[in-house]
Amino acid sequence: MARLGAAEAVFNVLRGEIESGKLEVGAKLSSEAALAQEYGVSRSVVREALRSCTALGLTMTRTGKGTFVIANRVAADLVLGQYSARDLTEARPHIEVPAAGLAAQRRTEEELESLRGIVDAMSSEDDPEVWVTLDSSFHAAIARASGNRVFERVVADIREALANQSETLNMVADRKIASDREHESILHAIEVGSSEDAQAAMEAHLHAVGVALNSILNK
Amino acid sequence: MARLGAAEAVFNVLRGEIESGKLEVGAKLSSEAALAQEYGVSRSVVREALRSCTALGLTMTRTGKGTFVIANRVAADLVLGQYSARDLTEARPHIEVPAAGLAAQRRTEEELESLRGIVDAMSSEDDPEVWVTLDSSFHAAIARASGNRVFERVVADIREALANQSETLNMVADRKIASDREHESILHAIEVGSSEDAQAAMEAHLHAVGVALNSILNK
DNA sequence: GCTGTCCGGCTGTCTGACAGGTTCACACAA
DNA sequence: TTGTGTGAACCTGTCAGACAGCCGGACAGC
Repeated sequence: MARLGAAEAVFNVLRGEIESGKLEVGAKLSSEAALAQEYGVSRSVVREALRSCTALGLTMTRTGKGTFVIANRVAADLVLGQYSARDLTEARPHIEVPAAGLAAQRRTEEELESLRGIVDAMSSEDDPEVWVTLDSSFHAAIARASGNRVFERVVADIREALANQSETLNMVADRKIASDREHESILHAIEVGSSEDAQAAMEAHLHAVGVALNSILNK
Repeated sequence: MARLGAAEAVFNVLRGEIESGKLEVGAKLSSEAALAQEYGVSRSVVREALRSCTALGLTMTRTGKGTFVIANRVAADLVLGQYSARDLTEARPHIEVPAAGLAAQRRTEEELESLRGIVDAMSSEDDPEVWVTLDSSFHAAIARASGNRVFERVVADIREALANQSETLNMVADRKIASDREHESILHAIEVGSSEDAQAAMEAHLHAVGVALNSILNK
């Protein structure tokens, strides 16, 4: 292991506090001068550490105001870049369908409760923006329940990229009723541990969503 | 667009030169003092810009020696982190099999030639290390030929993560003959445009590789 | 209540300095 | 001739201090 420079060390501490959630998204960090004093280093070192955090998309610095946490993990966009809606909708089923199948086999009771909570919250949610966030959480929770970290990560990245496309929001209002029902089927299959049903339900759901999205994109 | 600070501007220039290939991997950057003079800024600014590059995994700085380019794109590890061999081998088929199917439908003549070149080079290659690199290129080329950038990206990331696992190299010597034959089948299916055959051949190949890997891991 | 001004805090950048790592040439000894 | 070691030159890592410009709030005047 390379001997850590001071700047590297401060960066690691800050990154740890951000990724662990000790520093929440939106939180304002102490001023550079205060951090310098706190860690017993010069302001240059603190600035370089903050520059690293900013490069990773974890923080944002605004002149005269301070540095703020804007994400608690390294942004997928950094690596994934921009994908077309066509590529994303084409790829999604191949990841999320098997993930749903594995989730049906491997989900724990806690994960099941979490999924149930999300589905219930969605059905009684009217604000489209909140609903979209919950929808993201639902798919992410299934990927997590698959027990495969690759699926978990790729699903998160794909959904993040999709969320950045403005068309998504326009679609959800129309699809809400149907989606609620489809989510319920997926959850039920995972609950009873039927891998085949979970895959079929997820496939049907993604297919329906893909059709709806395409009809908007081709308009 | 936020007005660019000087450090941000220098960082953008450096990142551009690295990602465009103008600065090749392995190249040594000018010293901080030289860069400062070149861009008309202070050394602090240059150091912050370099710190950003380093945070993204593009460069590495060694005390007393200088700063070197170590990658021409943002490293996947940055986001993907560490995955277990089990997770990787479980996820691979779900990505690479459909990618092979799409490649059979969409590949261009150039992509086909490229694939043929890689397969030929592999069959007459004895050095395991070189062979592994070519193997990576083969799978990456198929993902590229799928015409779906999500598959292309995810395959690259998965293979990069796999390449970091030392077991991989131990396996290839034994699998070389069989793999050569399997690669040939995949290529043939893509050549004649049979999506089903390409998927089946890729599935058989990954299954065989997965079995071989597991037998090593469980030893 | 509204407005304009001022002040304190913060970031952005610059300068100059010194410690410590790295390399290489050159003089000196075996 | 060969080997050694020693110092100079160059590099990064860090520090302290300084100043300009941005920002938000306090405050006086209208």
